[in-house]
Amino acid sequence: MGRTETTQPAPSRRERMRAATVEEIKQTALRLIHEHGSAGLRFADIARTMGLTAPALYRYFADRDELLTALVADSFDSLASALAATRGQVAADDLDGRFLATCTAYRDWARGNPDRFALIFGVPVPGYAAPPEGPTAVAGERLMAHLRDLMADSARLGRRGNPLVPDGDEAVLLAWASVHGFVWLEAHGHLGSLDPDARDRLFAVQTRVAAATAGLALPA
Amino acid sequence: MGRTETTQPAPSRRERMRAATVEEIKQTALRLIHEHGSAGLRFADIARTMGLTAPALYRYFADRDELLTALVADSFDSLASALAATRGQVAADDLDGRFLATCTAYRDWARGNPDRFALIFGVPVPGYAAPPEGPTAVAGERLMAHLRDLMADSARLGRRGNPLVPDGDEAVLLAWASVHGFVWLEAHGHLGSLDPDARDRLFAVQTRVAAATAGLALPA
DNA sequence: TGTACATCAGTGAACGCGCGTTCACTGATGTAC
DNA sequence: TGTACATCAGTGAACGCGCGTTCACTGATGTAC
Repeated sequence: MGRTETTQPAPSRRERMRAATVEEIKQTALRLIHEHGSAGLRFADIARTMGLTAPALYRYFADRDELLTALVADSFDSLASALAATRGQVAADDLDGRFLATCTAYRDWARGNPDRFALIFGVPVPGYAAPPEGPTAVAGERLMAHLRDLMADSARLGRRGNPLVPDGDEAVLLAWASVHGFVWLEAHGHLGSLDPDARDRLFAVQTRVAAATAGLALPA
Repeated sequence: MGRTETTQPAPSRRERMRAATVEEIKQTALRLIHEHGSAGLRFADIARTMGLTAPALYRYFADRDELLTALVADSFDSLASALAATRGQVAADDLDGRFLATCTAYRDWARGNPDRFALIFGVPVPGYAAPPEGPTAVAGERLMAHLRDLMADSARLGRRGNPLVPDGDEAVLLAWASVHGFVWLEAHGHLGSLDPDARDRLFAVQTRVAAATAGLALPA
């Protein structure tokens, strides 16, 4: 087995071209969402931007909803991957360090992908209902699983919990809400009055307090 | 001075009718925003819902942007009023109590007005730039002033600050971000897995921790 | 109190525009033999 | 290696539709004398 010999055969040239076009459509859609908002996403705009005619897109996505579903699912995956990538960077038993690394990855991803961040956590695009058991739900579950893992590790290592919150899952939820609140406000310009240094410093404080909320450490 | 004898004379019947229509337009717009999102707000929809023809609306708002600006400014005012209303309900020197009351009012307002909440703190509607020194900016400043007041009172009463955050304004910002994060996630259905009782309990914990972040108290 | 005039809310017809979507088609790429 | 056929990406014309916006107008309400 010199090459990767999985069940499906190697993708043909046509399949690769098609995948590349799908990717370009998604990227273009994200750019247009950045400019006009997710509710203002138009098939005709995407085609025009790509130098195609509008009917060509129907070969790739049945309609706008199918494209949006793919974008949301991708965003979940991307965020989950960014968080997972921090796993190996800190010693497994350094829970505080892993929590901090996760929070930082969360923040960095949100700042680097504000539109996808909004796609995940913003107001749902009206008129678009995510399929209940579709890729979006599955990808969302993956993200939550990462956070749960962190708490499971915490319990396994015999760390104390937050006495105010008997349930570990709930404690990490609060910590997540704190960090998320900061990150959301920052990513969408609501902390504009602070200079970057101050934001970094405050984010560090916020994560330390959040860790304390989850029972990982006590504030200094 | 038996009646309110201000500079402007009592509003005429016509002026009152006009004000009522303006109000109905705003309410209708909010309902439609709830259904179709802020980016999907259409003048024609509003008119149709109100039983008017579209051109009639041009007597009240020059265009969609002017209406949106009014809605955002109103939302800021409404939230600021809801917070201000808590001022008299708790003893002035009970800072912890006032902070808690403020947080609760914040949460209640957001749950009661999720669309206006999104209008204020969500992703800005693209293609719509708020006038830099317009009513929106002024109303936003009013909200921030309320939070600053709370901190100023804290300093005046000689309460200790959070040693990790030398600046009181910044400390209250972190507390706000924590509470805001929770409230946002809850208002937009991202805490759907929790039953109402659990959400209430967790919100109480979140506010206590947030108060501690601002240096108002230490977590138990 | 009545009359003549001014103001203003709202109508309905009309316009140009861009959207989503369908359809029959062309031409290039891949496959079977 | 060549040929005949199948697959598929993309085109361009066409359609119906609803939008924003303008315009001249009607009729009701308010004001001056």
